Amino acid sequence: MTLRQRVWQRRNRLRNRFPKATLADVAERAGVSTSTASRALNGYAGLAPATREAVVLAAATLNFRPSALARSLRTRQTFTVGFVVPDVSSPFYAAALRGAQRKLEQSGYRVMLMDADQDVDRELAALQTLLNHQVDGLLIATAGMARTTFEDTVSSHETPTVFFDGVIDGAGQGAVTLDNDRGIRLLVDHLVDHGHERIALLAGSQRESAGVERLRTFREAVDAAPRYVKLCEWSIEDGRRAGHELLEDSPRATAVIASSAELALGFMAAAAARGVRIPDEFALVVFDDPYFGDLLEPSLTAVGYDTSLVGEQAADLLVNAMQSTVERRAVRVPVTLVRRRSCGCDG
Amino acid sequence: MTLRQRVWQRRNRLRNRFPKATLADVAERAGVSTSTASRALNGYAGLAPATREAVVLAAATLNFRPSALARSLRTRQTFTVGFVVPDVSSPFYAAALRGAQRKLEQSGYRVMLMDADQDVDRELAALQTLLNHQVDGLLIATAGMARTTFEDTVSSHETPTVFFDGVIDGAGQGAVTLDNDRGIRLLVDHLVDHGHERIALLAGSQRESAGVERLRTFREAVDAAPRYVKLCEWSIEDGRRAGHELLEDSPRATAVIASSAELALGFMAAAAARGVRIPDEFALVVFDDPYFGDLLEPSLTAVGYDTSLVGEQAADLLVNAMQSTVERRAVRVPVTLVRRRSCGCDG
DNA sequence: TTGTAAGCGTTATCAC
DNA sequence: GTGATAACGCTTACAA
Repeated sequence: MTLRQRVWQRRNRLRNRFPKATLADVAERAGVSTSTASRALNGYAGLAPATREAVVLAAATLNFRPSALARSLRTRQTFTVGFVVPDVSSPFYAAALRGAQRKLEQSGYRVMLMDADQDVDRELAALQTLLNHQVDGLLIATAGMARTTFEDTVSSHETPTVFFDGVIDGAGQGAVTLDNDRGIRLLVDHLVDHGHERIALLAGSQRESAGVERLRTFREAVDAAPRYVKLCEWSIEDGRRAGHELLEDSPRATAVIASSAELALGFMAAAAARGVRIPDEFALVVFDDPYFGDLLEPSLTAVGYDTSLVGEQAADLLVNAMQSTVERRAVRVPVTLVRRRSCGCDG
Repeated sequence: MTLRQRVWQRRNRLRNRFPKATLADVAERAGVSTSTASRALNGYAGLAPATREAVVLAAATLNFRPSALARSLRTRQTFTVGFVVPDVSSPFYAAALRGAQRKLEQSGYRVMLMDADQDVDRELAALQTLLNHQVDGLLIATAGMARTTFEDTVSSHETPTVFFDGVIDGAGQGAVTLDNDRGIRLLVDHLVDHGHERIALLAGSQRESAGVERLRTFREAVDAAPRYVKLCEWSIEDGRRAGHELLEDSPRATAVIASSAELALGFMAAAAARGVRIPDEFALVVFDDPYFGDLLEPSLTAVGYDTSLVGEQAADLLVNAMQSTVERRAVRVPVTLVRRRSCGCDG
């Protein structure tokens, strides 16, 4: 006997023991038709008050729970939104998820979560699954999907989509990103104010739009030697490796901008291993202010922002897009500089 | 015109422009009945190879995507699991979610996520929603739901449920928790080895089983003055507040166990504000080893564990419970002591 | 090996 | 105001 059959049998056994009330049961008990029962429960206007009460009462006594499945099949609306990220366990995406979930819940939507594990193929598979589930909308932080891939998969379904953090230029009904340009400029300017001339960058993944934008702005703002720009992914380990390279260099840079908190942590580990003191011998600033940023030694000078706001804004755009046809909109979440000690400030 | 009607109209417009292939379309194109088409696509055995090929081909050319909704309605299986936590953005739950998601995906299940925001009422609402969606199973970390509440809501549905971290004694088909008892004993013993006699505890929420267990074991292992035991929630702010109280006390304790990383961070902030040096003037150890634990000043002596393992194990138990009737099982995830400097070790 | 037909639990349409 | 009835898109007895 196959798994499916086993499960099926089990369901039926349970069903017999705990019969679940259906709309028909409610209608029967209230002495009306299922259509009337449906209308009563959905707050339809033109209905005799007495009828409505009878139905509501029947529903309550039978502990009636409408089947979201059946309703969705009929109405073509699932009130479910697909959420796709490269890694839910990363603080950034976790916070964005939280923000989005809260907003969506307020508008009556549920979240179906897919973790793509930094893999574009799995991202694609995730989208397929979500579309098969007829989600009403999509919230995506892509790890680098090609525009054509996205359009072939999703656009033909015309499922409203909003990107955040990892975006595809011009795709979808909206995009929410951090103000990467301003953030990098704040950091560069601050280091320059401290008198630094040889500034390096731990750039972060160049397959993600956030990494690309930060690098681009850095190049615009700083005339750095190519070897001061370290292309890498986002992990602590990447930061450590790049940090060692940077610290071995000669003439070496005097300051570095880390494109993420993890990269900064890795850099700090490398510096500690080599006995290089921060900020005395080497200054460090970060794009991203982790919540323990002022408890590190030294405390981190960083560009901070409201992470859950990213999710909230994305959710807002999506809700609009799902409820009516709207113009594509791009939103930037503001960032601010938080001065602490790793840059050389007194703290 | 109501929102629902607007959405409905929009759907219909889209539907006309981008007709989606249904099983009937596939069947027609392949020149067979829908039943045969269904069987072909589901890998049913007794079928002429030629027929199968024709159907598969038709499905491919029409870019057929089966409707998960319709299938679920018919089979009473959604292959969806509900995941309920007090706060997804917390590193612990985010990691657990990641682990669970990965395992569930391997078994073909999707995750529907609900964040209860530390609120038992919202937890309950979340469960209702998930049950309305006919989820096949439930993974819950409760912030303190009463057993009767849970049973009234879920048990009658007989939806397999596995608890993790925040559990309800004896409820559900399984429970996965950290080895809180062993963790606290490791920390206590280590402090005692350092010669401490007045040991305090930042206990964590007593509405969650993790907090309760840690406090209970602490009481068994340490004969502490009542004022050395600080009942609080889990936030950094709680840790700071309790930290100040502890440091004002006289005679004051010489060491403290923080029940979570956040509480430890709060304590460190309080100590820093008062100029109390750790570990020289006051030792600190933590239940929970944050990933930046060795980059703090001082680095944290902590009880560590594999967080995503919690989610994975819970998912494993749940998958078993969904596929056959099984005994209730309780699993403990092992913990280990990580010696660093906040306790007074040399590091 | 394949087709017919019933039905999963709702809601939209069209009568009355 | 309310009720019949036909979908929504699929799976599965049962029949052929």
